[in-house]
Amino acid sequence: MNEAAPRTRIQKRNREIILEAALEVFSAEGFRGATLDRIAEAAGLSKPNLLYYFPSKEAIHVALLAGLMDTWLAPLAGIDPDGDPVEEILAYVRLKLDMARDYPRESRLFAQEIVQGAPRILDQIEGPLKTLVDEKAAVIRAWAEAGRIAPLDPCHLIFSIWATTQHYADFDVQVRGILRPEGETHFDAAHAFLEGLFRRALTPDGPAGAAIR
Amino acid sequence: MNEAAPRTRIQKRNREIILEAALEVFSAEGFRGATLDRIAEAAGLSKPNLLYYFPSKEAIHVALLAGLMDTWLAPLAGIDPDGDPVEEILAYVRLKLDMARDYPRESRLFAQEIVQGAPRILDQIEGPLKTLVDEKAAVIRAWAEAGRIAPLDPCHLIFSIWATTQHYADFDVQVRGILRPEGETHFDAAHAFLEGLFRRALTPDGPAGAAIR
DNA sequence: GTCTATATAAGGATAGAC
DNA sequence: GTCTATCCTTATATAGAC
Repeated sequence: MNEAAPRTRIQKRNREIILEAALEVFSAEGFRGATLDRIAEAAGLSKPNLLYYFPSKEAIHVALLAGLMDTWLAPLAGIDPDGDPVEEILAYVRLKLDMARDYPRESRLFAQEIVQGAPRILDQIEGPLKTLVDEKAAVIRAWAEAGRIAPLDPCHLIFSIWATTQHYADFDVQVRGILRPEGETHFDAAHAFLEGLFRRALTPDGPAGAAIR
Repeated sequence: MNEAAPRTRIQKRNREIILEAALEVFSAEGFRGATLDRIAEAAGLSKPNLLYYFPSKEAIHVALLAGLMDTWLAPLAGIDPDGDPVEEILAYVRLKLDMARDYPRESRLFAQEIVQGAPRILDQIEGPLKTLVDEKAAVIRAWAEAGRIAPLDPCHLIFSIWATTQHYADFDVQVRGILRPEGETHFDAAHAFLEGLFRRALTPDGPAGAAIR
């Protein structure tokens, strides 16, 4: 059985079921905390059956991370060099916060992998991710040099967007614990806050350079 | 042996050695990924000797988190209601980023605990932490209502400060992977970037309310 | 393809000598 | 207080029937 190219329909389907279950368990418990028992239970399959589709627990984890990487980076890749600079970046912030709200498990999965030193995706970070960030950082830097946004370090801007948006997924319990008894509306407040934060940061100063302070 | 009140000097010392080793291992591997073997090795003690000082692996983890909590929250507690609003908050940002640089293991320890749902410190979050945040949020809200800082949601401001500063500790490998081949200087750049980001966010608009946009 | 049963190893915790 | 030896549970992975 070629792991990368499942042949039958049922193989494809079962691999997807397993990866969905694995996402649920790995994101909640971390790699070591997750057990094949719990993944099998979540998938509705037997443990040996899991290992019929994937050679090992680690292989499931790697397949999961690899399969999600492109989706996870799509919003950044979507920044359009020909768009309006401020609106492009603010749209990116919005999209990332939407992803934190709609796909918190994916966020936590990556977060735990990276906090632990990214043992299984370090090459992805230093390869494709770095390439993409370099590319978009160049776009943002050009915007800054043209005076179309405030002069900001592009990489640290990207980091700050990742940090502030993913925070709502990764530290969800803490956010809820502090905001309680607010309901689910805190994502609306977060949207408004981050829009204000980054719009102020990005908007170039007025002609006199005295607009702020 | 009362765990909370070690009697002899050697007990105190060994408990500290164990907690230091535990911080090293738990922060790198997470609670489940860490093993008593590795903690014992890092502490230079035998595994049963660890369990002479602490009743269980979990007890070590709990003692570690509890012992670090106050230190971890000290910078927020230090925000002075009588100080200059913008400078107080910027000083807090600076202090938090210094802590991310100087105490990354503590940051990663808390990060992993919270990402996994804070099973062992949920009461700390909903109790003392929430109380402290509520208190400081009230201070910040008063500043905003007095027009001494821009009108921002205090809780989301605090979240954004936590997120952006702790990011440099928690996602250190990713930051380094992307910034490579920059050396250790990226914390200076981060300081400058975050000072700019939050100063712009906090500074109240001019009299006409037209300073920005 | 899927299961039951099981091999094998790792890891938390204890017994008991010193 | 500290160690060696060991117990026992949990967990990954495999064997082999169906």
